[in-house]
Amino acid sequence: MVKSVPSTKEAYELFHKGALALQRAEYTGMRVDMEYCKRKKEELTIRIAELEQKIYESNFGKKWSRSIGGKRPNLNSNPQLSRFLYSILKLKPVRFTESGQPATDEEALSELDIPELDMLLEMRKFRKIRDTYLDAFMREQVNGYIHPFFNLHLTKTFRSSSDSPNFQNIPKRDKEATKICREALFPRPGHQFVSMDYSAIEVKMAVCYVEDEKLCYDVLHGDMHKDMAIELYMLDDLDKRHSGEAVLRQGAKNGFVFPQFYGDYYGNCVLNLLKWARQAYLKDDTPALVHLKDKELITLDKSGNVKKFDKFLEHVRKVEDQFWNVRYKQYSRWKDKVWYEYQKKGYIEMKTGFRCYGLMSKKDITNYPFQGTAFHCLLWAFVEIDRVFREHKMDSRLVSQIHDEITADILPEECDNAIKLMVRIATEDIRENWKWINIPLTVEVEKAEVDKSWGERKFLNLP
DNA sequence: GGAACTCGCCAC
DNA sequence: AAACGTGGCGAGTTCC
Repeated sequence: MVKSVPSTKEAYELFHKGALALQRAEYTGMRVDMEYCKRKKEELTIRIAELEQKIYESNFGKKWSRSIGGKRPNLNSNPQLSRFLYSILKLKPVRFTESGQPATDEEALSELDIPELDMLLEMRKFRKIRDTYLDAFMREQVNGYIHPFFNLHLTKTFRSSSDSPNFQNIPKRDKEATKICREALFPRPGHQFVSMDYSAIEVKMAVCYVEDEKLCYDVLHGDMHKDMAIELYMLDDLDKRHSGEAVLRQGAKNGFVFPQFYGDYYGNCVLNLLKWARQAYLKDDTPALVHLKDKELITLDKSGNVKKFDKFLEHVRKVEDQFWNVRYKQYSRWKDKVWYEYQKKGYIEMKTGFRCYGLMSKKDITNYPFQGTAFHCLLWAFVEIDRVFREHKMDSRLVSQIHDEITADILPEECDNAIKLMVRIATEDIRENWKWINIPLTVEVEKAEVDKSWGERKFLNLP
């Protein structure tokens, strides 16, 4: 049990003021288009039923039914699905869950290459949208507005959480899910949404703690994801404007750099890297997997699938070693230092004055400070923006916060001024308040048109 | 009939 | 030797 407390007056005050500012955002809330939700739910229900029907009528569905004594299979029951796939059909599970059961998640099912399972996955997606998001909006709305809670007392890291409904996990990556969910939410009539998010704030916090020259340089001037893609995939160079090579950079970023910073190891990373490589190709149209074969890192079978990758595994191990012991060696020393100090004192302390006590792993110790402190920057800006909006008697309001992002419901006449204030507070004023921020903070701003939903924000180029 | 659990999946 | 940080929540299942 990790027990955490604000240990300084300043830390206490941040959360005290933060709770009040967040409460005002909760009070304002977001408008829900109830008719839209109803309509979308009906559409989804039909699409789910169609998919269900197709699966029931297929040979796959009939076999499944026979295996449970002729009953209708429950397509939402993973234990039932698992018994059918892995005990009856004797398929080989690609992965096991934490508790040792064969996995039935998206990755495992799509690997089996059965059309009915792809339908089942699509059903799952539609159900998720309908039952987790649209239902929650309709259930939680009061007079047409949802008022999500933003909690400051629940996380180990001094981040926030949200519930009723959780406003911090609304789809943003899957295009269809994003559109359906976010187009249900609107600002107050005659207003427009503006949102502002910090760029790479967690790694910038790492720079503030660690004082690693190479990391600082990379964050400000370099491109570590490109560098790592070149090393990991053994490229001569990488052009991130080229769509095929951009995928390799993404692969290095999401398959190696981020997991490494969270504490993952090369054995998992190598699998991530291969997954990304499957859909990537080089400028001369060589598929990335063929390129890796040419470099003698992997071997391929006749259909072009990866057969052996032990050389690649060894290569990624070396890159990992280089990454921590050469490239970011000061970062590694910092980790050792805080680990030692935690063992001596029994707690860790953040720059913002919050302390985490209790049993923690080395990975925890070296992640919590960045995660917590990054959020504290956001919360400080949130408090200030809220204060200034009220001080200027503006009609604009803050309405939500997602760890490194703030969303505001803005009166159009106030829009330009509001954006100026928000950006200034988040990037300049904050550095006056916290002198230990030794690296420039930058934000990206998005703005929707008046009366447009949360799904229709457009990127705004700052002057 | 509800509590506690697992699994899967959404966000940062 | 093992190996990914922080949350919330819905559905199904099991246990009491």
